[in-house]
Amino acid sequence: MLSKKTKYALHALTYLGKHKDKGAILIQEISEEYGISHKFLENILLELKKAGFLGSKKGKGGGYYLIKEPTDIPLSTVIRLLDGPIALLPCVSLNYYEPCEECKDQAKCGLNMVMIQVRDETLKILKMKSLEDILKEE
Amino acid sequence: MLSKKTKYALHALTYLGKHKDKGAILIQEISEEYGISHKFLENILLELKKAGFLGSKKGKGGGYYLIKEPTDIPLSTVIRLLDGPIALLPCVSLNYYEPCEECKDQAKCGLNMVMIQVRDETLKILKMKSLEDILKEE
DNA sequence: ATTAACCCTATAACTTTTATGGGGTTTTAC
DNA sequence: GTAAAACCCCATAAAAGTTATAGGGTTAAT
Repeated sequence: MLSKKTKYALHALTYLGKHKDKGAILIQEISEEYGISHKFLENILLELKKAGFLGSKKGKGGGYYLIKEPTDIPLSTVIRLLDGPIALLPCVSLNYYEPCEECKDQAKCGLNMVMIQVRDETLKILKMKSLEDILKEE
Repeated sequence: MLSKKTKYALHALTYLGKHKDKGAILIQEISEEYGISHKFLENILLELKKAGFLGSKKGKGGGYYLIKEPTDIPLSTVIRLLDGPIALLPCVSLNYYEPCEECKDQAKCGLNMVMIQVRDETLKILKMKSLEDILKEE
């Protein structure tokens, strides 16, 4: 399951995508829409900004806005940013690799090999689906 | 990521699958092979037994053994048993459904709809891959 | 009868997730 | 220029979930 952080991030991106024409949007507006704590959401938006998805404007009339095209925001990137690895095991993670402690020889581990295949298939889906797909449905 | 519980379960199933001809196998043998605490593994094997994957024999010379064919043990079932939902959001889980608190109208939630598609694709993979696929690689 | 192993329940230790709080800095509007 | 509005940062507490431990009880084979 996705963490709430990731879920909220996707909600926020969706909201910003839906109101792209309105310019900068207040944290408060988004947090009220989804009932998310203002502060918690703020942290999430900051991460999304650092990652290059969002821009922000300070001062009165400021807020956040989307700076990437929804087609260029795949679910895989958002999930990795907020939740970490997509792979089901540390030993098959592309971005967060760690060997399994219990594994004597990863090269001979059948579980490892099957999970590589699962990872590749899962990634295919999550790279294909983007914010655009969410917006299309709303 | 899978919990260690699920990972250990898959290791144990693999081990039992590899040594099917040897009859009942001791918890201790498996726990030593993978460096898993005896008691922790015991709980996992009990769950696998309750779920109908394993049989057990008590007394001296007892232990656990596979009672289902490896082709009949899909990853999806093992993961669901030990880890719970495969879906990325509670609102799209088939077996552990819960509505999202922040969602005013699930029927109009684009995130929900996209995640249903992701779930279906993911399930397709995890149902297709079984213990047999792990054993084939070892 | 004794030993070896399964079975059950409770709970403690640890980790991660979720959330809160306060204070500071920047920018815009007036 | 100044006040108000909003972003930005850091630290920490509350809650939840995972991982592991402990002890005792039951069953079955030798």
